Amino acid sequence: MTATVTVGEFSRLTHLSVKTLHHYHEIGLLAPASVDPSSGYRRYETSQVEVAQLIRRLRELRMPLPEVRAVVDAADGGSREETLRAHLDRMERELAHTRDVVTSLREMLTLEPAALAVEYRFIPAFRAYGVSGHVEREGIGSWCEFAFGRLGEIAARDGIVATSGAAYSDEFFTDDSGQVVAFLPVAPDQAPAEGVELVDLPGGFFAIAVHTGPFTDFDRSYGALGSHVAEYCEVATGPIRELYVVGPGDGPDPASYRTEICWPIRQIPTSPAAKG
Amino acid sequence: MTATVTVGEFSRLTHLSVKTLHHYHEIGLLAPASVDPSSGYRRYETSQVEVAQLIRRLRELRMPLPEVRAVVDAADGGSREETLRAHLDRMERELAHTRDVVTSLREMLTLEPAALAVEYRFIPAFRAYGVSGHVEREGIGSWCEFAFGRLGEIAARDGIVATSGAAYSDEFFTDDSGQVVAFLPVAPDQAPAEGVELVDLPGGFFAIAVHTGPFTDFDRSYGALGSHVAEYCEVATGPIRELYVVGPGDGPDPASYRTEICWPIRQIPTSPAAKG
DNA sequence: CTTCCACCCTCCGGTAACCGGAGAGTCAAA
DNA sequence: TTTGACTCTCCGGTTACCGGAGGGTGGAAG
Repeated sequence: MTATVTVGEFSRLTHLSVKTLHHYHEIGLLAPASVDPSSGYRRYETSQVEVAQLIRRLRELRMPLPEVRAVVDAADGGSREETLRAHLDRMERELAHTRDVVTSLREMLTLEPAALAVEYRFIPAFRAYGVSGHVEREGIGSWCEFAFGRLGEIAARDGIVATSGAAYSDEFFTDDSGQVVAFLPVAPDQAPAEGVELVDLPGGFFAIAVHTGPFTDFDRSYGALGSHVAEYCEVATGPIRELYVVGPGDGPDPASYRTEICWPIRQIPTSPAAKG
Repeated sequence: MTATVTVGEFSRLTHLSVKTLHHYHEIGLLAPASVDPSSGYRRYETSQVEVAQLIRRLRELRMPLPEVRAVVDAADGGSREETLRAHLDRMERELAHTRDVVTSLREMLTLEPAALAVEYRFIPAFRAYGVSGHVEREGIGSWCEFAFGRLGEIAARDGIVATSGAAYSDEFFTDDSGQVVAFLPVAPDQAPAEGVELVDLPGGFFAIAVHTGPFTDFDRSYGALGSHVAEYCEVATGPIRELYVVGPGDGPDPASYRTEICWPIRQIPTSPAAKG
């Protein structure tokens, strides 16, 4: 029969703190083999050391406990691998993102603020094929691939040539998830098509900034446009639109991308300095 | 004079949620330009959009608020750059670590558990030059560089040739920070030296595992040794020792490193299966 | 056989950076 | 004046634990 040890010993064996072991017991992730009914003392079996080690190592990876549980409970090696790989992917995406933002931040702090050209435009209402959904900000990349993939198919089939775009609700930005509509303009009498919606985009005034280059430093243009709008315009409510003038569909080089960021405003200011 | 806006508008302008703006007000990171004394309504100036944007972008980098505050309050660009760079470094270290552990985890899950050879040994008490300190687990790498750098100097000066090592208190592992002593064995009558202590390491029985290769998958050997000790030995209290048989000082190739991990036990088990 | 001390227990509160909701007050248009 | 959108404060919850208070246990020493 296997030997049993107290929390303290188990802690030394596994390098998990006693508090942590209490916690894992409480949430049912790693329960001691037995608990003395009168004293409440926990007793762990030496065979549990291995599981505890696994948990500790996963936690060192900053893997959330629910996922740790999934790995620990996983019956087959396949689903373990899967959870693990998903976590690794997430971490790597995070690092890539971090690197991008740091780079653009460094520029922002050291360089003079790039003179961002802002123009004002009235965009009339128009009809479009649309793919809409409630999207997490983190997953916007893959969602766009999906949405524009579908729109691209329809466009190719119907021979539509137009600049596609997307409308992002405020919540998408402020709450990190919200309604997004990817759209492809069509004629006002366009017939519905399988697999996409037919949406009507309302007209209105917009302050528009052109972002050149990859999507990684979008934030900078957004920030600058936000500042500009705050300073010179009366803001309107409603989703912000992006128009993908030159995008992934038009060539492989992200440096050549051109995106128009359209911020809804109430009217066109009489002069750029009118409110400054 | 600059225009002022409500929280809601400011939220739309900056893509920070109202809740977040409340929070930043409360902690004094970004206070509104004015607060209506009767209604409590916050009013932000459009010129504050820029700071808010900066904060948002730093937060997107997962930079802790105290550091954000440091960047925002920084008078000169130099100290901004510094904080930024420190953060970037930390993130990259984290990723590298993540990658390492994932790799070794993948092995652990897919491969058969490597047959870890464990031997038992009585190590008599000995005297050593020591560098000790309370060390954070995160900073163990640079601390070791410092400690063994100093020990190396002394060794070179005195012509001492011995396998150096380090003793890690339990708290170092369980609490992520604790006492660590780097040591270099010397003769029992060794005279004290400037810049290092003279320490006496107690003798005792140890279960010893030899870890071959770089330090990145130390965890695996530790886990295996922990499991082994739990299964077959009576554990003793006291710090775990590492002996750097072949280490960074002996050659540039991490793959050739050899480290003995010494786990204190009460006595040598009569047979490996004695307790199994 | 007691006494000691290290160990163990549970419960409560706190951490970071907010989110969600309740309940109530405010503002501007209709 | 009424509606409805907006705002306020306060309270509790989130994750994965840590720290401490107050009090019970267990094995060894005296």
